[in-house]
Amino acid sequence: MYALADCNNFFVSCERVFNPALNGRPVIVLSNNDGCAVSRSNEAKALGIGMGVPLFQVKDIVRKYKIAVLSSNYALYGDMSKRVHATLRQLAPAIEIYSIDEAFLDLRGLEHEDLGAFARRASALCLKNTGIPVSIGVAPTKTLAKVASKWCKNRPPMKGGYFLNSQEERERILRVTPVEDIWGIGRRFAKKLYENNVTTAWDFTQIPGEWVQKKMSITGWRTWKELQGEACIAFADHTPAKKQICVSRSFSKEIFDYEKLVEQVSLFTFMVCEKLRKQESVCSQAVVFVLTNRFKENVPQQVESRMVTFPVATSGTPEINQSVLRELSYLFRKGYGYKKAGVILSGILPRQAVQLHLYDTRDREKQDRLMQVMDEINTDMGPGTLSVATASTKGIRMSRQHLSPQYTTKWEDIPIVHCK
DNA sequence: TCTGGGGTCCTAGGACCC
DNA sequence: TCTGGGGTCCTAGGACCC
Repeated sequence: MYALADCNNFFVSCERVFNPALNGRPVIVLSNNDGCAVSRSNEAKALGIGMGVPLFQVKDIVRKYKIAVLSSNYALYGDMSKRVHATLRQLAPAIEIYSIDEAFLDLRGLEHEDLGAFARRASALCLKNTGIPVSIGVAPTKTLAKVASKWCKNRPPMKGGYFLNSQEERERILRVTPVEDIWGIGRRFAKKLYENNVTTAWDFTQIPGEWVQKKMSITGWRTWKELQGEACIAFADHTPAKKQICVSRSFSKEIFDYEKLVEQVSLFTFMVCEKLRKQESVCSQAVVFVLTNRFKENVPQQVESRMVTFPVATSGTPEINQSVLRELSYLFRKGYGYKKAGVILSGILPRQAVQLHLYDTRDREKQDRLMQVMDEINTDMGPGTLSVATASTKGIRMSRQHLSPQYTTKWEDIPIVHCK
């Protein structure tokens, strides 16, 4: 049996923990640059604020209903996420962190317990320990656990936990679950399924497996089998190393100036190399890409990337930075307004697996020592204390006009509580 | 005016090898 | 007219996730 724990309206819930005045009110949390609504309280959902809707398109509703609007505060959400995961970890033999607001639990060994009660107890404990409401579904497969978690999400009498235990329950719930709500079925396949008169999860389980395999590939077929109760998606006990690492951002305003663009892209490179070293890896390829503002018609558009390959896999910021900036110089065009840029590292290998190169002239040992010292200083004295000279020292050009304090991670932001 | 960021997996097709 | 067989690796594009 598997459990899926899913935090309700996670970003909004994090904000509410530290600002209880937000309870009972419609609240939304925005994406970077205060662009789109990416987390919504139930009240905001009820007012028709869709997932991912640009703020400017709903500003009338926001004003009319006095919706509380917040910029995203990832330092806060990341820290709260860790706390929820720490609570869950105590409850089961193994945990798989699936995303910032979701985790699977392997319930092996707990078969003889009342798993419905277990789920409700786990949910209550998360709420008590962290202040975050969590919906926990238990079922024989991951996909069904997802269904079960969604099932108890907006049904308060279920107390945040549900065990999808019998064939009858499975059929009853799948019959009222729209096919597009299934984990693994996105917009495209949902459309295709509707065209074939498949509208519910139950309908989907009733179509021939060969059809699914042919039209939706092996991944769709797994989902199909998982809904029948046959587990096909393995439990991932430990987080595997990333095969690709990316840092990219949209800018609050288009950048026309080459030097300004270099500062930003260089900062992205610095950040992405830090991530790479953190997972103790090296990379053999770097891609830099730039995008103009696709929403502005009548201005010249450019969506382009360039790749560089390293003969010896590396994680050295200066080395990667140098190559990335050289490629950027080939991409840059005067008169173009760049709205977004990013750096992707791929060809990722464990640090120990580096193949040396016969004609390598770089002192790799020295470079590694330098990076180690730089990382240590930045850990001790704060991010960005040491960087590369080409990188912006003023951070990323983003706007976050509704930012809440970093209640849990930044000393100056921790509110002072006056006791009577 | 304003439109997010970071990932994974699968498949088909091309380049190349002997 | 007829035009080998078997394989690997890489990439782009399409699908999905939160």
